[in-house]
Amino acid sequence: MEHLNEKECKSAGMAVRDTLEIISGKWKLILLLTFYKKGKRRFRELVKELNISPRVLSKELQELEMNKLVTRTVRNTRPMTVEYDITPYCRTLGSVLQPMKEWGELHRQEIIGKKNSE
Amino acid sequence: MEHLNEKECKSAGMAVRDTLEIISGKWKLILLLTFYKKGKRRFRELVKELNISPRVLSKELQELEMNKLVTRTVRNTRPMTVEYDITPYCRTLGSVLQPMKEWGELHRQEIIGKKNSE
DNA sequence: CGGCATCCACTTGGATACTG
DNA sequence: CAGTATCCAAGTGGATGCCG
Repeated sequence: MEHLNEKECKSAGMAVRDTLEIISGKWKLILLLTFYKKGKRRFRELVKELNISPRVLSKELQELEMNKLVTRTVRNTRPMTVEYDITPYCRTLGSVLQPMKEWGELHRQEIIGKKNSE
Repeated sequence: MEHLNEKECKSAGMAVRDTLEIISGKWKLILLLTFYKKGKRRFRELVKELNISPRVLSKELQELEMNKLVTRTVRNTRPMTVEYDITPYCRTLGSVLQPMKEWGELHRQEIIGKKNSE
């Protein structure tokens, strides 16, 4: 996780990397977007909807929960059910995701659009 | 690289992930920050300063170059030398890195600072 | 149903020798 | 010196069985 071998990590680098690692990985973004668009979801629903293995889903949700981006709520139903949802705090990630979305779109133009305009 | 199995990747997700993958990995950020703070660097300098293996450095620089974030300049010196540096375009990444830095710092407070304020 | 344990495949990054 | 090829270690994600 924190394998920085130079003093690059000092001020700016560390904070940027913290943010980076929180949303990195194959499923973090997909999960947050799913909650954002469809609301609360149960464990099994996520497994089926996203076609993610339970082992991985469990780990991803735990990490998101540790970072206070999602909540885990146990329902006292006949079989047991657990609901996951994003927190209000998770919305603050918008200040990061929005610029990333915009830059990504511009970059696609920069790379693909101007491919042969040397 | 692009293993999105749901329609989550549609609009927003794709662009965000594009940006994410460009700056992900162990060395991308360190390299860009090194150029930013110390200016142009030769291949061997980077290997020694960062303690990165040549194989990995070569791959990382190629990827950054493909995304037009760094330039590669061959010098016609006695032994051969190659200089790498960031492009002006790379500076536009600031609109992404700055919010990431700020959110990362706030998040550190949110997680560590308020650890026992439930 | 939630989710952990086990086993496995693929990817990422490192060490090092070697070539132009 | 720059960069590649080879080999290898560790991490990440997937499949599946099992248990409470």
